[in-house]
Amino acid sequence: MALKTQDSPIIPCVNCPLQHVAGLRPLTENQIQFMAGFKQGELYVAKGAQMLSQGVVSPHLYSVLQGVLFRFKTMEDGRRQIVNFLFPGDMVGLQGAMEDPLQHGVEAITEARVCIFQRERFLELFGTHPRLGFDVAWLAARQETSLDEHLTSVGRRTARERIAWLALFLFLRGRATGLTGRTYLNIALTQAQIADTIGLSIVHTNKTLQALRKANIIEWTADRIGIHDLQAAIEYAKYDLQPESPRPFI
Amino acid sequence: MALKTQDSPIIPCVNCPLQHVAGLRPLTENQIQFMAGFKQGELYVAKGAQMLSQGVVSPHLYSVLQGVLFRFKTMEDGRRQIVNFLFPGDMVGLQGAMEDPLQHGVEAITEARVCIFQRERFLELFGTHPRLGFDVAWLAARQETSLDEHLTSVGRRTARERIAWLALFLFLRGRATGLTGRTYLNIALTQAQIADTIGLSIVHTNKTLQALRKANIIEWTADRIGIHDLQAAIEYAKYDLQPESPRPFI
DNA sequence: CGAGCTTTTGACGGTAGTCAACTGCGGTGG
DNA sequence: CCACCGCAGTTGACTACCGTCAAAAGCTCG
Repeated sequence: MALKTQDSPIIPCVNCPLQHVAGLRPLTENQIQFMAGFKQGELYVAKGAQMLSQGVVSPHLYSVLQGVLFRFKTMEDGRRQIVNFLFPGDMVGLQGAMEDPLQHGVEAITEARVCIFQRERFLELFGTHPRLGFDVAWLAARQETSLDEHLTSVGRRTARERIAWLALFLFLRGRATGLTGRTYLNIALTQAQIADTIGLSIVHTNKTLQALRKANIIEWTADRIGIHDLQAAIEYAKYDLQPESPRPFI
Repeated sequence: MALKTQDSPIIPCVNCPLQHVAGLRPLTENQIQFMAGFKQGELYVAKGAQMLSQGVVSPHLYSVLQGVLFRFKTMEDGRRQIVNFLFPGDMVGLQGAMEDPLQHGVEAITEARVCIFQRERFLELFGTHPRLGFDVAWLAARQETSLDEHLTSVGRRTARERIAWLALFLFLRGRATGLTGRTYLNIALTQAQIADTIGLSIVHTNKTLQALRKANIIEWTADRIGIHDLQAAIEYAKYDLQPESPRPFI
């Protein structure tokens, strides 16, 4: 896959690579035309860079064109919780887009590229392209079900289940957006990030990861997630696999 | 407040009581007219009754007219996680409304009353009333930030903080929808429900509740939540208080 | 080659889960 | 009318999972 680098030119919507991702529902000609006018620019985000900060009022709305990012909240005393991961096609800053300050930060796990849209023209989108508006609501609802699962994972799964669950979640989400290969998803999460996602301490995350490795359930190294027996992993994690209709994207 | 009972007639949208709730942004004449046609009926849900079950494909879309409900997920082995609470004006089944089977159940905490809308006419709403479509997206986004907070609570707060946090959350949410009085919110949560919300065992929930009672932080009895010193409780729970613009409702 | 980060390890303590039994309460039926 | 049942709440004992602390090892980068 030819990755765009920091210096590559802005991708016109007409050539949007997301149009050809198997897990995403392509836009119509008409919709692409509109999006081309709606799109204000593009933002390159370096791996590990923070794209948005908690508390700021963002004048923009974004969607992920390339790469993987995560949303996180930090408490005043420094405790951090990663709440969600953003894959290609996901919207960023919808919450903040409704005039209130952003209640979470956004950071890139991989090198990433996001489209920038104008917030003040957002209502217009609903007026002139109801289907796109519907899709926005659809995406928001989908994020919500994703959070539901994350929450039950943190609230009700054991440490091992949680880690296996997270590996599967990322793996499958990557597969739906064309990032996951046959058995591997190339993504570099630190153990601190894993810990902050599933609500464990770093030390215990480390020990649990080792146990999972020994048990041959998942192969999670510094730079990739490997799952050799998908079915076994799903059962181990008690992953709630669901038939997904292809996602829309903006 | 005059509560409607099971036998009271269906409330026409023109007289929608939510129009006068301080925390909600009233609909315009025009919007009410549309909603009146969009509304298909009303559903009375007895206290403790399950309104929707996990796994079903719901042909409808709902919004809460009166009462408080919660959404929950259950794992195959019975572990349960309450993911969200639904107060007047909240939408129910948005996730499921997008064609996929519902991934959570919905149960009423109090006697409740919900409006029933037709799912197949949902897209039409976006076409003819963009502002309402926008509001749907807004509500979904808001639910998401609510889940964000819930997730950081379960993932990163101590048991005491979690319970105090939940009390505050319900208390304030009730206040925004006119349910909370000066110092009390009349709502009957069992300790099992509290436990399933914050990811603790029942026993430990019980002991933590007692500790909080002794410490005089919150007064949480079988049928109501009392908070005497709001500021103190907020600090204790490390509650992330945010100025909220009035919610739209559908 | 050293600074700084991530990962790893071991020891220890505390928070939270499990088990089991008992209390209290409202509802039901004999 | 009251015994009995079932459910919610409570208690204590024991266990184990997980967090904290501290230190070392491995890596990457300047």
